[in-house]
Amino acid sequence: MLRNSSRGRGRPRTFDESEALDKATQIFWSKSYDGVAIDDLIAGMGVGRQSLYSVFGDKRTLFLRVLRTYAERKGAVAAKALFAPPALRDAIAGFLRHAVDVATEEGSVRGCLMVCVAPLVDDTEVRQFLKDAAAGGVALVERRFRDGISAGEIPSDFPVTTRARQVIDLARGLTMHAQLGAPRKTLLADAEEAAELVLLSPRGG
Amino acid sequence: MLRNSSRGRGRPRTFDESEALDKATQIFWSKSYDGVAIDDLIAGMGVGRQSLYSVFGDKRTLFLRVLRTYAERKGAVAAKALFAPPALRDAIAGFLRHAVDVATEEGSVRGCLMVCVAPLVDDTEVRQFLKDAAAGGVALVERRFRDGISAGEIPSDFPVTTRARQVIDLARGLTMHAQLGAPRKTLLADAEEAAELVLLSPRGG
DNA sequence: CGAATTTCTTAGCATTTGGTCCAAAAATCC
DNA sequence: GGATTTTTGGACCAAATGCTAAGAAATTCG
Repeated sequence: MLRNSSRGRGRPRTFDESEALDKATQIFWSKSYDGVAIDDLIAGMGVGRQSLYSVFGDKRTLFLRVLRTYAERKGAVAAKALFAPPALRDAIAGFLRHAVDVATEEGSVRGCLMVCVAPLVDDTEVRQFLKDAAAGGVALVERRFRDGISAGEIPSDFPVTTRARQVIDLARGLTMHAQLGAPRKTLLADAEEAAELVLLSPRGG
Repeated sequence: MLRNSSRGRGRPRTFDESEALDKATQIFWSKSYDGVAIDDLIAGMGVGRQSLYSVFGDKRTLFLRVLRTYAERKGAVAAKALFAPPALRDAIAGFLRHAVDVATEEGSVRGCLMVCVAPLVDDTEVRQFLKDAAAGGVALVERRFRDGISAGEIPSDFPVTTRARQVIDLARGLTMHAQLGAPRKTLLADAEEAAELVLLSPRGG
């Protein structure tokens, strides 16, 4: 049943689907769902109106796809930042620095799709996705903390769940500062301080 | 020069200006700037179209006024929560609980105008206002920390500025959790834990 | 080449948008 | 009562919105 493959029968497309998706991400990112008109997408993605609808569905569907792709990609990088360094402290700091990197990427708009844009989309599916994504982030950090306990880097009574949530909260805080224009240098210092904070011993005082 | 006062010459208004403003706050809060149509405001504020424009200016101007009023009011309550309790720990916890209260107010939409709505308004003036407001919040908490040092509740090398910023970040985190639907009870517990975290001694560990 | 298939391009549609205009209504001042 | 002033209510407008329809263009298959 091996058909000759890739190119089907009709007129070939003049755009790359995943490239167009990346462009769409930038557009939503910079103009925030409601602020994006279909014409903005057409102009920015290099896709004709009709093609846009037939390939990506309507605006809402496109946004969901953008969001899912974005989350998957960034999530993978975050996990890497979190689990690659052997030292727990480097891992947490790296994770937070990663948040800063995303939020201050050159050539892109400040902030983050999932923190600064998506929460405002009044849509059940989007909201649920964000909930799940946040929970996933917390779970990831939590697991890293547990590894740290196994390695003897933090005490066994370290409040892993609570602290993991706080790491996510602080990351969001960094992102929002970035959106308001805080310089990258400051943010990176803040990330370091945040890592220090969440690693303090629960008995410290 | 004492004119008879209050009521001027023409036809009396059929609405209360500050009441209408409150209504507008709720509308923007629940539908997020771009999602609000002028007709929504007319219907929700109980003000005719013409009156709306002549009294409050255009949509952007109205939003700015709503934002300023909101910030002033909530800021006053926050300051009270922060400086009324004699114990530093109660003050910080109270401040964070206040954030939860605002974000989970009964009859109102989840979240907070300044955290969940305003950041997405692509407007220089709004952005600047948010920057200033955030800086103001940090300064407030910072001052409270200093009082705590004077009172001997925390060591004199306590990193007041850093920790104050982190308090604000954590408050924002609580607000965003609230927006995503976290139950109030959970949030209040989180607030308590956040207070505990930021009060840990910098040497703890 | 001609039929079939897919994509592209242009035009168009109904609705909604933010905002203005103007005459009628309701009050005060003389 | 009549002039003045302010607010009201509704009609109105140009522009933008999300989306659909229909035919032309470009490719593969026989």
